[in-house]
Amino acid sequence: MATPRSTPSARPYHHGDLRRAIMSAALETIAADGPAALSLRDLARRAGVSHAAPAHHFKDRAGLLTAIAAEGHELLAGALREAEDLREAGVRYVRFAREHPAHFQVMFAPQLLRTGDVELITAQALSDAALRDAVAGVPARDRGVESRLAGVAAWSLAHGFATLLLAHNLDDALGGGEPEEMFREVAATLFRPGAGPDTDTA
Amino acid sequence: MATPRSTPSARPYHHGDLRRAIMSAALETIAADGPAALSLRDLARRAGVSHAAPAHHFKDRAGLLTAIAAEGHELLAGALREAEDLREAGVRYVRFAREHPAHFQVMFAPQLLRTGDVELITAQALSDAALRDAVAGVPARDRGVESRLAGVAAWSLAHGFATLLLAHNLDDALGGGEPEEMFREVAATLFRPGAGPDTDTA
DNA sequence: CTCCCATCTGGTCATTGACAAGTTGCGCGC
DNA sequence: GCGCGCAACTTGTCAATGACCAGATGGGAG
Repeated sequence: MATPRSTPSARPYHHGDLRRAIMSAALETIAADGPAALSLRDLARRAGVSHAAPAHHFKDRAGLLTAIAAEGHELLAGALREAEDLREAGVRYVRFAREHPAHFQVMFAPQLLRTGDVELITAQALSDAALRDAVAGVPARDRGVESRLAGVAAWSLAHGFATLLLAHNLDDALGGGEPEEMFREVAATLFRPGAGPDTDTA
Repeated sequence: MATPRSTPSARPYHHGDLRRAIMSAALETIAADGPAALSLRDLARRAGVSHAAPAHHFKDRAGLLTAIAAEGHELLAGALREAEDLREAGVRYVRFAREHPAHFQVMFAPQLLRTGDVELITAQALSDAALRDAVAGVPARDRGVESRLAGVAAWSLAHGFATLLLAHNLDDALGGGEPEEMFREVAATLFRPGAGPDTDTA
């Protein structure tokens, strides 16, 4: 923010924080129109630098998206760490998807990323661990319920809800209500003993 | 070279079923490398036609993806209709995602589609109805459980599982087992009265 | 003060999506 | 059985883009 970007004429040779500027612009575009709408040259224009400048910070398109994904995993890990129980972790998962839709989309689009990137893998390990801890926080008196299954169940539910939410597939069901509140209700119907809708198939 | 390709007889001016050929090639590419890797010109080359031929059938890139999404909704609706109960519908949802990964990805990527397209909307209505019917099939003796919530819960769980599966986020948890079987177990732990892992928060 | 090198510039090339205008030949009406 | 309309396909073109390269710039370490 220390750069005189508000005065377009007096642009110094060195941007100051181009990496952050490019990332922020990218997040805006992705949140609005998806990763496919990203143009490195457009980001450069918006940051007021030459068309090749972004490459120095991110190498290429995949590099930029990988950096975003890594940042997303760190943010998600931080959010999950603050949750007190599994249900709250789920709520925070959904909230994360709402507040950081661009990060969220990119994090789970491995086709767009450099999956071997060290920073990405490190960050993924963070959010993975946070997820695992959240599941492990549930009293392990779940006789038949393997922790592995419980983890997949909880993750699937939160991830599916968040994904459908961002794709506007829950707009009807929401009817204007707060998504997090609805997720809380949904989780309550499933994760409460003796209250799940029975499939009747024994 | 006016090679007859491998298809029967020399390649006539009229391809015969170019629309289907383009779609099939597109599905291959998307399944392998995602929608972002799609190139209309490459599809044309693979089909042995000129670079502008696809436009006549699909107008543009969004048109092709919209056609794929519509077909996907029809296929999904068909698959769900054959399910006998909600859990089986979930299994079929997951299986659909596995057998038609390209369709699945595109169906839930509204940013790539012409969301106003009539064929798409019609097909969406089909799969929506199939989903609703599957949920409605559950004995409505779910006092506290609104049908709306139960629907969102079931859809979220299946969709999240399928999405994470395709993004290779469940590879570890699966350990080589069949995804559908694991989903069946996951659903069993949640959708069986008194067996869900308790969050302990009242 | 000087020089190193991260940062940024300008240029280039192949590829792509979209559009425009022309060509081919199937099949329908007569 | 025959011409002709129209859908299917063609070639040509243009602006935009990602990636790469050599060079200019200037902040800061020594």
